[in-house]
Parts: sequence; C-alpha cells; structure tokens
Amino acid sequence: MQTISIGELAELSGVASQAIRYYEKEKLMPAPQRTDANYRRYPVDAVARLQFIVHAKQWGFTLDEIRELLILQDANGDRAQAKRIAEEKLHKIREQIKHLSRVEAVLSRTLIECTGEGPMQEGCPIVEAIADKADERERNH
Amino acid sequence: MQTISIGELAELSGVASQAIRYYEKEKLMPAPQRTDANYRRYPVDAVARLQFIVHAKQWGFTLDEIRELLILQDANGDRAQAKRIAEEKLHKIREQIKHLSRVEAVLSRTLIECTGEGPMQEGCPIVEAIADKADERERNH
DNA sequence: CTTGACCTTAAAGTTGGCTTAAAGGTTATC
DNA sequence: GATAACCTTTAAGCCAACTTTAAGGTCAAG
Repeated sequence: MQTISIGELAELSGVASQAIRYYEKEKLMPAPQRTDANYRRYPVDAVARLQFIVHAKQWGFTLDEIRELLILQDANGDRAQAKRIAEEKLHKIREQIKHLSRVEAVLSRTLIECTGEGPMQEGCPIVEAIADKADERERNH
Repeated sequence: MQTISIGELAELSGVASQAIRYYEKEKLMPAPQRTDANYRRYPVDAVARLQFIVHAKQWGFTLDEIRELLILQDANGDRAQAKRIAEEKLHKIREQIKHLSRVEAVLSRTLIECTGEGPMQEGCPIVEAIADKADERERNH
C-alpha cells in the first residue's frame, strides 16, 4: 500500500501539517504508522478524510460535531445517530437564520429611513434603533 | 448630581462589574470620577450607555464596531459615518444569511432523504452530502 | 474591633481552532 | 560532509470578550 508523508498529505489536502497533527491530537485523524525515523506515513485515503473535515467545517460543523460523525463512520454506526446530529445542527442553523433575519430587517429598514445627513445628536435612526427597546424586537438570545 | 458605584451600575445594567472595568479599559465606557478611596462613581446615564452596548451586542455588533458608534455619538459626529458602519454590518449579516441558507437547504433536503435506518457504510446521505463536492454548492467563505 | 461585603489592580485562564516558535533529529542533494 | 528541506515534540501565542484568581484596601453593621 502506498503511503505519503505529512507534508505530501498537507499538499494534497490543503490542510497545514500542524493542523493535521492537531486533528490527530483531537482524535479527528487516526494516529498513522511511523517510519523507523518516527516519521508519519499516511494511507492515501487520509486525503479524503481530511477533505471531509474541511467540507464539514465549511458547512459550519464544529470539530466536536465532526468528530461525532467520524466516529459513527469509523464504527459503521447507526445511521439514526448521524441523522440526529444533523437534525440538531439544522435546528441551530435555523435559529441563527431567524436571529440574523430579524437583525437584517430592522437594520435595512433603519438604513432606508436614514438620510445620512446631519449630526448624531437627537435622533440618529441607527443609534435609536439599537438603543431603543431592542429586547422587544429581539427576545431570543 | 447623583452617582452610583460600580456594583450598583452592574446591578442596574445587568453587566458584571469586571465586564464594566473591561469596557473602560477598551474605551467603550469613559473613566468615571473616583472617590477619595479610589472607588469609581458613575453618573446615572452610564446605565443607558451600558444598555446601548448590550443591545448592540445582541444585534451582532462587535465591541470594535460598538466603539466606533459610541465615538461618533460622543463626538456628535457625522451621521453619514454611522450609516456607513451600519451598511457594512448589514452587508456582513446578509452574507451570513446567504451562507446559512445554503447550508440549511442542503441539510434539510438531505434529512428528508435520510430514513435514519441501516448502517453508515456505503451511502449514508448525510455523510455523502458533506463529503461530496461541497465546494461546488458552497463557493464563498 | 472584627466580620463580611464591597472596592482596587494586575495577571492568568477560558473557548475553538488553530499558528508560531523553539530546539532538535533525518534525509536528499551538491 | 555540509547545507537545506524535511520531520519530530512541546509550549506558547493568537482572536474576542470576557471570567477567575490573587492579593490586597475600604466601609457599614453589630
């Protein structure tokens, strides 16, 4: 079986060598074989595993969540658990979208009102929108 | 003029004393008067300023951005600058919403497909959605 | 006059996800 | 055989926005 060095793996995956060692410490990457000189040698499919990590990060999964998913894969575990993790993530994402959408709505409305003229004192709509009973519009979080 | 201690201010604003000292160090709160024993004494409207900070944080503004807004208010500065700060923030918020919406779309579609039955190996839709060319669907960020 | 609740400062710790540095061992090339 | 480009480990640093700890000084109550 062909193996590659950590530098080659870094090159192929686009993940820095030190980050790869960090993932090993954090149990996202399994500890690979070593040469006589104690150098890491990775199987080629380590590239796919790293890319899975990179992609999951782009999707907004944390390393903790990614580790959970990887453990399920490694253990050939129950798909229902993977579904649960994804459902929790989906819920969190929807909450974030809700929150941001409310902020977006008020902020864009405020910016339409705001001519951007005159001094700040007495009635800059932006400042007032923030200062004014923000908790009525924004109760969660 | 009536003044209050840092503990009273913390009580009234819901912001911990140490956080208030931190805001002072970070130039979000002005350094208040001191008693002979070197205790801080705040004017009552310090409560409103702290609440402005709290609200702005709830809106997703960072302390750096809040400092900018406060400086404008303190200097009675140009409203156009406040508008620019808010516009930049709005842009960032819209980018975040876009990103999250794409993730939400794929993840919810995936979860509908996924029965949650069977083992992980060969074709768990969740794992495949993450592993599969995630960068084609998700180019930004 | 002592207990305890408050206040002071500076410094270190927290979280997440790394990066950078320090101090060294190995391997490939000239 | 020397130089450079790898590799190794551990430890420290970074970001934001604090919190916690340490080691004190002050003040009101009993």
